[in-house]
Amino acid sequence: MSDEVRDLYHHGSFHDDRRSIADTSFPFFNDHPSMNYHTGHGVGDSSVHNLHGFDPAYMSFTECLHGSMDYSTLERSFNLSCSSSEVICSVDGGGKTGGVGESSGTGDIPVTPNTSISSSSTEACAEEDSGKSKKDRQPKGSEDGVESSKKVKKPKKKGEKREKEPRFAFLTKSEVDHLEDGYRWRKYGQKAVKNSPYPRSYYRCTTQKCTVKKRVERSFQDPTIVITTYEGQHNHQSPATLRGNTARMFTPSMLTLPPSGPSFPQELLFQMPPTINQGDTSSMYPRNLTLHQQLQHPDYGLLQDIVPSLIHKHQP
DNA sequence: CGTCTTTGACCCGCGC
DNA sequence: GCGCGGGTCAAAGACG
Repeated sequence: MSDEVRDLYHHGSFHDDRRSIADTSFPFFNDHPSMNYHTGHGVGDSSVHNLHGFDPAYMSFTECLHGSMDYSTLERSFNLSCSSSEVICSVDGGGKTGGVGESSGTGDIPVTPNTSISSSSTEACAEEDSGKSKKDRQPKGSEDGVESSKKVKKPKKKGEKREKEPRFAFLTKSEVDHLEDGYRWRKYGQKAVKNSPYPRSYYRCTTQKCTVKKRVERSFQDPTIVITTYEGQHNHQSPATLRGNTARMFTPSMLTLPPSGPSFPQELLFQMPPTINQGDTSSMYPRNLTLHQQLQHPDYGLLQDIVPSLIHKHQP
């Protein structure tokens, strides 16, 4: 995917509207080509049709991350009705690890004010073992007494592809890279991102047995934009929630209300999957269209199915 | 002393 | 097969 991503980077259709972003929007987007959207809702389900329908009382963002909630619930919570099972976007480029918001998310998409969209990423069976495939790697080759040449070597089963966690990503406008979301994270790596001066940081939930990870990187086109990609689902309560500290956490209410506190002063931005119609990025995002308008474009039909209602601007 | 970050090395998948 | 890029590991250091 890197090439397309790179191209998209360079096309930079992202920058036009982004400047004027002032409204909160919610930018989940899909990450996996293989995912289906079957929410059980009819496409025309209009019981809730804007972000207000995303009732924080029922689900918080952190709950989205929480294991108690699956991604279909997330979809519902965001009113993602979609009858399509087609691939609507593939940021992941298929197999190559990496993916999501990362580079692809960086700046190739026009972010328009007053728009929001979300898309969860679900991959069947991604649950349990994910994140472990690499962990299978036997550390230190201590078992057989053979000193592994250097560091860790792992007898990974051949042919077994790495299972991917469901992922979703979002963009935030923030000075700080690591946004407080109520969970505790441990940084376990940092890598330079190709075509970007900003490194990507890798975090893992510090809770035992919780395999949720997240990647954080900055858009190289707009350093004020932070791309956060979550992978996996928390199987525990948010520490902040337990502390009764949700008020300052990243909750969906923040998606509809202006940022109110210093702990989360960001403006959420929107990111659309760049792989739609990837052959022609110049026509992909007409400059003068709002996202909503773009979604009316035939090319965005599927996406529209997924996020029919999140496009509405919140009216305070 | 426990926790977290930094950082270089390694592994893996993919494209050529 | 090789090289590249992404993702992860784990030792060492920093910090409270």
